Amino acid sequence: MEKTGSIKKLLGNRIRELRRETGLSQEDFADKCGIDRSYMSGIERGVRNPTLEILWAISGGLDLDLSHLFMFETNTKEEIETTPCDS
Amino acid sequence: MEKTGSIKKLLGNRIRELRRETGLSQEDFADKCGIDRSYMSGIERGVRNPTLEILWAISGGLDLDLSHLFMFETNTKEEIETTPCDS
DNA sequence: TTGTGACTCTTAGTCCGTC
DNA sequence: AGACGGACTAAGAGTCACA
Repeated sequence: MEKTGSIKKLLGNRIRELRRETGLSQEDFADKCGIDRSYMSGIERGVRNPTLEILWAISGGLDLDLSHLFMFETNTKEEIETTPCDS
Repeated sequence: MEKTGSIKKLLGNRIRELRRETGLSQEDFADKCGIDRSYMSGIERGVRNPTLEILWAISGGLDLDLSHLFMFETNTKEEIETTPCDS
């Protein structure tokens, strides 16, 4: 529980996870998003509080819709692509 | 097109739309989210660039998951509650 | 009931490093 | 390859009076 205790950590972990799926290093990924590497490090560690435009840049770097960044509960990629609706 | 031209306006419009569905005034809604009315006004108009924690507070005020704030293409509420999966 | 400009204070965000 | 710090500039947080 206490997942609402740190939305920053929650998002940071999700971003890190998604970045690793791309195979990029933190630095290369930050560069692709157009933001500073040390700042990206802080975001992934959950110590930064990024703005909407930064989040937008990150979602762009991941080639994902912004809403997908915030799907913490699921495995994201799998859930998006399989859409398990048949029960 | 050019929807990526202003993510702030896009989100602001979505928040305003979602707030109006709740029947709350800007002031009452801002109060529920724990932020200032004039600040909320700026967000809805797309002139502010809110941080993750502000967005988190807004999603809480709407009783929605953060990811739902960013579902711009759909009618949101309807899509969420009916989950049209059978086809 | 909301938009808006102006304002102070804090922090987002960059750039330089070291470990 | 990534954590982490210092110093810095730009911009957001938060509030007010007034349209």
